[in-house]
Amino acid sequence: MKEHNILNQLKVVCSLCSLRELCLPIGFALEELQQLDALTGSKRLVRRGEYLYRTGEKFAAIYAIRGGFFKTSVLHEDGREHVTGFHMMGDIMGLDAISTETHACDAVALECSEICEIPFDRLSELSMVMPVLHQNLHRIMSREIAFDHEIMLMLGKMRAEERLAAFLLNLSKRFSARGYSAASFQLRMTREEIGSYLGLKLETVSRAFSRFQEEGLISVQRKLIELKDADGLKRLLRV
Amino acid sequence: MKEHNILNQLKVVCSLCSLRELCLPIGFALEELQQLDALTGSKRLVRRGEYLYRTGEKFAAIYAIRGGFFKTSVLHEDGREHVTGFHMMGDIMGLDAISTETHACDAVALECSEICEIPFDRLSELSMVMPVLHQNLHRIMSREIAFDHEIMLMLGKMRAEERLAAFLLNLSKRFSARGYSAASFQLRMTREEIGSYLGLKLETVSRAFSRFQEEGLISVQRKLIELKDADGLKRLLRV
DNA sequence: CGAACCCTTGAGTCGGTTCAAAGCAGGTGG
DNA sequence: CCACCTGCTTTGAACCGACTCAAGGGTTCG
Repeated sequence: MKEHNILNQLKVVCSLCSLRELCLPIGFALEELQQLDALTGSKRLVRRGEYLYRTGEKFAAIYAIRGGFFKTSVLHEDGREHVTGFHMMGDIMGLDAISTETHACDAVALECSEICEIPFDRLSELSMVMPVLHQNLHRIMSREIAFDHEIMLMLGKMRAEERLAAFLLNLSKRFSARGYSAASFQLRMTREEIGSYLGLKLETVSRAFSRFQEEGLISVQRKLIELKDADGLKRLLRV
Repeated sequence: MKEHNILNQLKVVCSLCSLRELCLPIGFALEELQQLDALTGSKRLVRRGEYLYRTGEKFAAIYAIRGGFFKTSVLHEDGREHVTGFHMMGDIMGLDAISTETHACDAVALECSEICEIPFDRLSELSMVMPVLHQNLHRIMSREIAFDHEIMLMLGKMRAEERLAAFLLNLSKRFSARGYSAASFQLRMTREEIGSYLGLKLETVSRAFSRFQEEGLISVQRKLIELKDADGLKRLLRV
């Protein structure tokens, strides 16, 4: 009963959201999930350009993205900004703040987005009595660590075109996992933000896109990307 | 009673080990900790060059370093290796494997080391009944995520000498936090491994060391490093 | 329609890599 | 104990990929 109360307070359920792995008690049927979907809860709208949280703010909740698109970035003391990630529907943000209880990066919406705010103390509390939730929380944090290590490999070892190929393939995979087209999607971020994420300058990103297009690997029209030859892109990674 | 049993099975306690934050139940006195220290437990010796775990192996435990030095690295399909981290006394390794239950990187001892193997299912079990442990586990994973983001900034935005300065300062801080000299320490890794970690070639690392020495910032004698002017190094980071 | 912003493309520059050679410490075996 | 080998490091010179600087074009929005 207590569990159920907390669940109601959280009001975060979504059949296409990584939270279904976070909150889902064993045996919860898909139909029940979808009914819960209908409930509006502690959701929040974040408009394009608005901050979800900023570096230095007190950490109180983690955030699940119901829809939309975010970037997270860290600001160096000298003013340099580095984009640490792009986050879409179903992703969880704010996990890096647990340790210090202070947000260590900025999170900005790149398009009008809807997020679920999940008070961390309540989540913690709930996870103490719900082993599956407990496990999944670990799993999600662990996944982020492993993913970051891949990015480190990319930043440390790959050349510009490889990075961009890896970036496009990753986006494609994530869109596809969410039921969207793997072959055609809209970039939500600017060339500069892509560059910042990949450790490149915006001109280099632009040139690489053009090159890929010349080679028939993709087609680019401003923010619209079509992967014409995903295998060709993958081949770039095995230099 | 049950808690105590599990604690005994874990047999990982060490007054100078991040595990003291992991396992420590509230109210455990330092003396009790130190008594537990004396117990030999599921510890393991890993000799220089030996693997603690390898990519692809089944994940069963996380590892706390009692003493010694490790590197973790990921292997790209084309054979390129990237060092994702250096780990010393008190650090926890293997957290990135929780999500897939398969190790996602190699862990190699760079010197003869002693580690505590902590069966993850038992740890999980224990953390369900010990809120502090639960919290600390989250904290440690979160810290790793936040730290990885800093490295991403380094790899993505900094120039060679900045990276090396940041690297040395980080090592210094960590040694100092463990009671060793902040100003003078022995590198356990080769120039090539440093380079791999920082996204540089070994020659570049070597040249940067020489340059720092010329400028009176450090003194280098093969693997022995002395920080002569830590503030000077820090100044390099605020380009 | 103009302003602001983003993207593309070119030319020149530079930091870091590559290739090559030589020095140095530690370990091994004769 | 010395000679030799091996692995690590240093240093130099040439090269190249990505950056910088600069100009021009496209799109969106007030």
